[in-house]
Parts: sequence; C-alpha cells; structure tokens
Amino acid sequence: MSTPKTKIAILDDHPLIIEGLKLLFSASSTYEVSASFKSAEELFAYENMNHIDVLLLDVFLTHDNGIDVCLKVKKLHPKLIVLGMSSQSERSIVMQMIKNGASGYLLKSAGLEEFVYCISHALNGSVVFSKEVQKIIDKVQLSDLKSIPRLTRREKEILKLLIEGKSTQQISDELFLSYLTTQTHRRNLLYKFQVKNVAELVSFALKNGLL
Amino acid sequence: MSTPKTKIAILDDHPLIIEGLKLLFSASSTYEVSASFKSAEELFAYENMNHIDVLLLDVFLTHDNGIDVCLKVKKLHPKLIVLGMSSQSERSIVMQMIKNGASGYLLKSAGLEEFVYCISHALNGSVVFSKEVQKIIDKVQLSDLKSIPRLTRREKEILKLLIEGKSTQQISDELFLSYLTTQTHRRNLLYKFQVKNVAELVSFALKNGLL
DNA sequence: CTGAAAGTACCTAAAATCAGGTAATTTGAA
DNA sequence: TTCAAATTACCTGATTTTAGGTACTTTCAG
Repeated sequence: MSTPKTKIAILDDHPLIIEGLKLLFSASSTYEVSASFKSAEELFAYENMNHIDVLLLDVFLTHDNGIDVCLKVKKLHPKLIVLGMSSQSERSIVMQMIKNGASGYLLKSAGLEEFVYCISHALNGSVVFSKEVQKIIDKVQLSDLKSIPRLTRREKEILKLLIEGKSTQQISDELFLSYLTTQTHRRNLLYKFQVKNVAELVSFALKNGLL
Repeated sequence: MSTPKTKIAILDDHPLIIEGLKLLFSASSTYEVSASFKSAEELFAYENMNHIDVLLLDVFLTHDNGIDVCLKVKKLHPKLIVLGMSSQSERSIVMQMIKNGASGYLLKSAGLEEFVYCISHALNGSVVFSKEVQKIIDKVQLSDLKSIPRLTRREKEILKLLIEGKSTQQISDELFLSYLTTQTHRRNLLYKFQVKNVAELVSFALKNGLL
C-alpha cells in the first residue's frame, strides 16, 4: 500500500486559478487537490475539512475577507495548514494573516515550483513566503508594523465618504451630523491608522482592501 | 485537411493563470494557446505575433500598464483581437481598454464557459464583456466617464508621493523643488483628474492601478 | 443595572490645501 | 532649428484640514 497523498483544498473565487492549481498538482504523486471552494460559505459547509492537510486561501475574495476566514478556519481546524495567496501584497496584510494562524503567504505570480516548495515546507512546520513576498517582508519599516485598526460603524461610513473625496462639510450634510462631530470622527480615523493626512488614510485603506 | 485552430496568445504575469488557460483550451478542437508571455517585453520580442488571432491581456501587470500595451499592440497588429482581463475592475479602466482597441473585457473570476463564450464572440467582431464586467458597465454614472489623464514624468513622481501621504513641503524637499512649484504640479494633477482634493485623487489613482 | 465604548458636539489656533492668476526657462520631438 | 509642452517659480486670499483639548448622551454587552 502506498502513502496517502497530501490533501489540498483551495478557496479562491477565480475558477482559472483553481484549475491552474489542479493542473499543477494533477501530475504529482505526493499531492492532490481534494476540494475547491469559490466562497467562504462553501468552505464552511464542507463536511470533510478535517481530512484536508493544506488550505490555499485567496485573501481578496469578492464577498469575504480572507484574514477573517483564516482566523475562523484555524479556530475550527487548528491542525490545518493555511497558506495565504493574493495578486498584490501589502506587508500589513501578510502579517495579519500570519498573526491569524497562516503558515505562509504566496503571490499568485509566483512560479509553479514556488507553490510546491512553499507547500512542502509549510507541511514541515515552517512559515514560508514566496520570493516576492519575502522581499516585502524584508522591508522592515517601523511604519509598516501598522496593523489594520478596528473601526466602528460610523468610522467606516466616514472613511468610505473620505475615500470618495468628500469634505468634512459634505460628509456632515450627508450623514446629518454636526460639522464638529465629523471632524472628531475624522481625527479619530487619522489617529487609529497612525497617518498624517487623509491622502495617506485613503491610500492605506484601499491598499488593504477596506473598501 | 482540417480547419486550422484559432491561435491564442496570453500576456499575464501569473503563471497559474497561464496554466489554467492552457488547460482550459487544451481539450478544445477549435482553439489553441500558441504563446504566452509574462511581460510586455517578451510579447513585443515575439516574432510570430502576426499569426496570432486573439490576445488575452492582463491589465494589471507588475511592470507594465495593460492599457498602454493594448494601444501599442493594436497599432502594430490592427487585426489582432485583444481582450482585457483583470481581477477587479473599474469602469474607467474597461472603457480605456475599449478606447484603445480592445474587443472586450473579462474578469478573471469569470467562469470557464465565459472565457470561451467571450473569445468566440469577439472573433465574430462583437465587443464582449463577462457578466460581472457588464454589471459595472451598466452603471452609467456620468462621473465615471472620466478617462485616465496623461501625466508627465514629474506629475507621476508627485502623484506617487501624494499617495504616500507626503505634504507639499515634504515633496518639495524630496524632489529639490520650490514649495510653490510643487503646489503648481499638485494643482495641475487635481485639474487633470477633475477631482476636488488629494483624497479623491489618491482614490482614483489607486483604483485605476496607477501605482 | 452598570460601565465601557461609541457617538455626539463644542472651542481654538496653527498649518496646509485649494483656487485663481502670471511668467521665465528648459526640454524634446517634429 | 523651432515651437509646443513641460518644468519651474511666484503672488494672494479663501477655505479646509489638522491637532490639541473637553464633555455630554446613547448604546450595548456582561
């Protein structure tokens, strides 16, 4: 009898990526793609998750947030090895994933060998990054240690309007708030994100997928 | 003798996507993937481009800008059918691509059938969009008719620093410019993008992949 | 029921942005 | 070489943001 193959599951809303990964592992004698999901909902509905060894998790899903999914998955299945994936990457996102229990992070632009390499090393207990991600990690800028702050409902509303380029007055009118109240929320946002002005706030918010 | 297959070329810096597409068409009797490139440079160095029927073009490339690549490709090979692809999409980008000669646009999250469907219709001379893209197109907001303005070298530099949240003074120091000069460039940027403030500028620039 | 967090609102003043000009010099493509 | 575009720089004034406070009310989970 042969050793059972390592079972891989994929959560990604891009069918092409799923197919590409399936193809990649179809020839492998040690790995197999046992399940694939296009939404977090599908994943959590899956019964046999405890037979899965590795989860490749797209971080920028249309409906769900990969960082939250990672935490939830690790809570339910602590032994499962989770690897984050995305097209672009921001240091803070990678860090957030690791913090939430991911064993590594790879860019989708990684070469095929890198996928195999990272998965095998993650299975051995290492925390692994694809080359490009490693580059980003290495840029240890103290300023980049920013994590994504927890925002209140109001703050999210105001952030959204700031991203649209609305002025304090416009926001106040739109949300039926005093000009001074909006000013306070605005200030709190700058403080929470530890940024100097709204431009940087918008930049950080968009790069971190806080649409 | 059989009809020759439709030849497809792919420009995408994600090996997985390329493999996925190759796989998708490997079983087809009417289509074949004849070439794939990971950068615009590779593509323009390719000799047999005039034998290609369709180019699937990733719009957000690490090094190049898909919109510019599209224009250049269509200039060199007017008969070539170009289809834009990306993970997320903004209306203005889709429009820009069409303006630059693309015959359609698809999200990478499109189903595999959609790829085949869009390619075949594009070959028949139609302009096609995947479902999700069509939804975006349908949102005809006058404000979205903005096209991406052409920026000068200096303006790009300054835009980049604005995105980082730098103040006029910081930018001036960094680029060895007078405060007043930076102010002028800044004003020109706001004017060119037709936005009210830097927050909206940053938002527009990031959403449109002007990193 | 109670306390912490969230939401609301106000005051002041410095700093920066935004918006309207004009104009000289440099650069690069035709 | 020549001319348009780009880059640089300055002036002024209104508007807005940023930064530092304080403080009352509402909401909601424990």
